[in-house]
Amino acid sequence: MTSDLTKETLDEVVNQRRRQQRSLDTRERILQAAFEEFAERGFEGASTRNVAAKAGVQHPLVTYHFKNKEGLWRAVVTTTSFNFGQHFQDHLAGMTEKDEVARLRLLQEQFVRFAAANPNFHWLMSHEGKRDSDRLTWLVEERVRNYFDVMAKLIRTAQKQGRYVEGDPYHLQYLFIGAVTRIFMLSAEVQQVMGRSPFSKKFVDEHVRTCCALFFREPAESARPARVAAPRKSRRLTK
Amino acid sequence: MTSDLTKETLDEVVNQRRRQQRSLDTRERILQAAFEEFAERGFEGASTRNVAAKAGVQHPLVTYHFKNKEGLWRAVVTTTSFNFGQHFQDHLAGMTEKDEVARLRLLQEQFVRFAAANPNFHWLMSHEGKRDSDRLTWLVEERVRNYFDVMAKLIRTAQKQGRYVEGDPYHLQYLFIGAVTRIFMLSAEVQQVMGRSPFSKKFVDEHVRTCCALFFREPAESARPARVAAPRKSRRLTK
DNA sequence: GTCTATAGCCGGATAGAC
DNA sequence: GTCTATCCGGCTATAGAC
Repeated sequence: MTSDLTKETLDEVVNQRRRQQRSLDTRERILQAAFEEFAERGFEGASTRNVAAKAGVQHPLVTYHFKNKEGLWRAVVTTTSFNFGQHFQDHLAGMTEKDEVARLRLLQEQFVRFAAANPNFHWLMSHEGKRDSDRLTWLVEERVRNYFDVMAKLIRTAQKQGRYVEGDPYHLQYLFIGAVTRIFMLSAEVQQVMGRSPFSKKFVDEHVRTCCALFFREPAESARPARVAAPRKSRRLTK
Repeated sequence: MTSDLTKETLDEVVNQRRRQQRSLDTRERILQAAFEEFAERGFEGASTRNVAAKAGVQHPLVTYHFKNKEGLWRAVVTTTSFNFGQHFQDHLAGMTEKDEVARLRLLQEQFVRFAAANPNFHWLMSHEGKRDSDRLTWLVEERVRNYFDVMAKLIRTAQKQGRYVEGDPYHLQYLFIGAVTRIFMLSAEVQQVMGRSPFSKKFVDEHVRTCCALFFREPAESARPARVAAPRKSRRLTK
């Protein structure tokens, strides 16, 4: 009897863990599918039924795991924003000793590389920026403002050293983000117009160089003509 | 009898003209409302019933005038693209004599001013660029490719004179468009982050200067440090 | 946790009266 | 040219069986 009871209890525990594991898998699959759906169609255009279909689950499971469409959207923004931050953590681990202009340069380079790898992230964010909404206010206060403040501070420091273009740092960061991301966000159009994919390694490396060259200025130790293809300190450039 | 007949005929003509006029008005109102709707939500997200409501007409009138949703979309793209081209015609009428770099500069400046005045136009175009579709192919072949070819040719000429940043002209034009338009397309977010409207005259003039300064280079007649706020030839700058 | 069933609304498109 | 009425399908969300 006791052995039976024990066996049953063990089975229960195993089953529960299996169920918990499956629940987590389902949650993750819904989240991934929702990311694509929201990025593609925006909050209002997105369909939770499409999300469920893409994730391969029944559609009531979406509301079970995330309460409603807005809860799902917030969960997507939270996790993808976390990934955005994590990308910089991963690629700037050993950077604490370098000077601030070098930090800024690496941040901007990694921003380009993240944008190339995650065009959907920028679509997700852009859809909300067009008109005012509670979602936008939440997005700005929770995820956007801090990023701009950090970048603006670094830009101001670089400007004081004459190493970055002049202008309002927030304004300039919008220009940078626009210049960097549009070519990845409109990749299908770019493919038709330019006949090449913007996601190839060669193109992304070129894009990093071109975007940084637009905004960074070499230290003005000696007078020289304003050139773009100026010599730059050695960096990891695989091509 | 003949006078009655004549009177009736005249009434008919007058009524017909009135009807034709009303029909044209309705068409225009639908077109304007559809422009906003497609720009805001993209083709799939847009609702022809919303369009009709915004235009203040009954919804079957949309299909009466434009056959279906896609016909409406094409009509919107055609007319707004015409307005885009017209804007340059209007602002470059007396420009046939100037050198090509000056032409390019004015084209880019007017591109900025058009983007500031018509953020919806760029949303309309951007929605289609994300993924392949028949609409995208039509858009590129009918409206986009020619613009890029014209700009690329001017950019190449300017580059040969050392007056424009180095790089693939098509690539650079995507950077320029991205840098210029994003701040207007995300105006609600910009308002929250920067605490100012990107549509004010002061900001737009600043934006023109900053964007052009990023891409144009002064003639390298004398060696001088790479500065952004370089002196420029006098231009119509009202502020 | 998962699923079926369903309520209640909005979508595009069309038929047919006037 | 205009409008009413209607078809059919997709949408979010929920109730309730298992």
